[in-house]
Amino acid sequence: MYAARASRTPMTTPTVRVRFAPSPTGYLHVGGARTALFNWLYARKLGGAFLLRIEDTDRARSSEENVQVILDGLAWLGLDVDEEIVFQGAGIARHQALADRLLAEGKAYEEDGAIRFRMPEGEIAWNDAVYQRISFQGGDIKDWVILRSDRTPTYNFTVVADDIEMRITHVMRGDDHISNTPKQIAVYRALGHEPPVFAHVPMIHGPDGKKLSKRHGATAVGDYRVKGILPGAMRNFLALLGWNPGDEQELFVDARDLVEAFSLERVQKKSAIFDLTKLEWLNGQYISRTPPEELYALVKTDLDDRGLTAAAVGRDRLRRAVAVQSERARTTLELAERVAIRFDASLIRRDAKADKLMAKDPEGFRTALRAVAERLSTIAEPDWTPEGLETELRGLAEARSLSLGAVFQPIRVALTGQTVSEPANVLLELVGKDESLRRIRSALVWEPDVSGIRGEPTE
RNA sequence: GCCCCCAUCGUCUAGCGGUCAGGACACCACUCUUUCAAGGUGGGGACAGGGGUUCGACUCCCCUUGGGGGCACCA
Repeated sequence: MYAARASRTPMTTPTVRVRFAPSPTGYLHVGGARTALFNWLYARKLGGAFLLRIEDTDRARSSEENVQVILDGLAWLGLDVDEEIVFQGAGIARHQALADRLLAEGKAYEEDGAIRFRMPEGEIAWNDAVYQRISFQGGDIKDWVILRSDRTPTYNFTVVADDIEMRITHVMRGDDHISNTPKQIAVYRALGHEPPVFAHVPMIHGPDGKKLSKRHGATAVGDYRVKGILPGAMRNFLALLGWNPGDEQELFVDARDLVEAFSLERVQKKSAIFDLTKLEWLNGQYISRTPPEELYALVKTDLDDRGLTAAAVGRDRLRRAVAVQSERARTTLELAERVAIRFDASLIRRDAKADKLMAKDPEGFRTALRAVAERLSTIAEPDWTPEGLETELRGLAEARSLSLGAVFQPIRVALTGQTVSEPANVLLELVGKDESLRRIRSALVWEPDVSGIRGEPTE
């Protein structure tokens, strides 16, 4: 199965060497990231090496910054690379020499100044680690250029040359490369090398079933980072796209558990559709499992940008606000927004559910808020605590024979513009007495916007 | 057009000849609760179609249909 190599001690299993080989296009596509993840998981599982090769033969697109984007993306996901990064462009002289050798051996021929590879007749098949046996007829594939007339090598040729050079044992890549594989196998043979194990992993598609691309919206790993997705959640989600552990475990907070569970045998053949909703659910799971201290660190920059520094708001208050949102936010961005609203009334935007609640009974809404304002204004600052507030508000509800919801829900809406929040008494305490009363009074004159909530549910 | 691959709830998937076709997300109820969220319980929801093989097919084979990918002096 494997090429025998002089440097290796006979009779031992060769060390697994895999690689991720992106071209530096300026962003790391989630499909690429998933391929990288599978390679990494496989290498870690087998104690092999995970290598990175930058396919930078397209000079125009290759810049230092573009390479950096890939490195940042991999690092963010926690995929550490084992050896020096290989730049494909550095091997051109070697690629040329190899092409010349095939030319001299009659395995390739010159045409219009380019060197064209002579495809052998007959079946070219391999045992794919994911798809099992795949077979092509060499005769169906036309001879193809390996060295252009300007003597630059082409993709299918350099891949083979470099994978040989890097002693890659397993080539794991998107299944869009399946039809390149017979060409590459033919080159391995022409060069006198045994092909590696191929493992083609299914692609990731957009909601319309087509290859995930920019018109689907966010396709770069960096986009999700900006959206407030945690790297662990992203890694977890990507792992589950086209692979499953065989049992019902879905949450792999510790990457080591993922490594442990991973196997090529359980990689799917069918392409998977990227489901943002599930990613966000997973992310919410990760957020609610993240200690408040870490969470605060994650949203600190965002809060600072809004002027909500520890100095301005109070370190303790800020942290409590973060902690209390952790189980209600699905992204760190959403979490930061929720926190910010509590300290900056100008950020309040009534959502559809809030309008719906108001529209259902506008008078009841106002009456409740008036009563709440009246009652709360009598509370002395020292009693403005979650416990004190709860007692007062329960008392109020009882005195007015209102349900607790009829009292607490309007408070949520008045203070945040939303129907979802921490317990209302905790919210009041966090926002503070003066500010809470101010927000309640301005909510008294709100007119519900019913334009969007006619008939069927909105959203 | 030619070549290759794929096909279970809306989505991610389990299933590897005999299952009430299981789980997760989403959705809907109910429950818990300060009519939030989270949690808990329950519900609706799938084997693309047709032929075979077999005592018996989601599972194996063939065809059809549908979907995807590839056919460059791009990568």
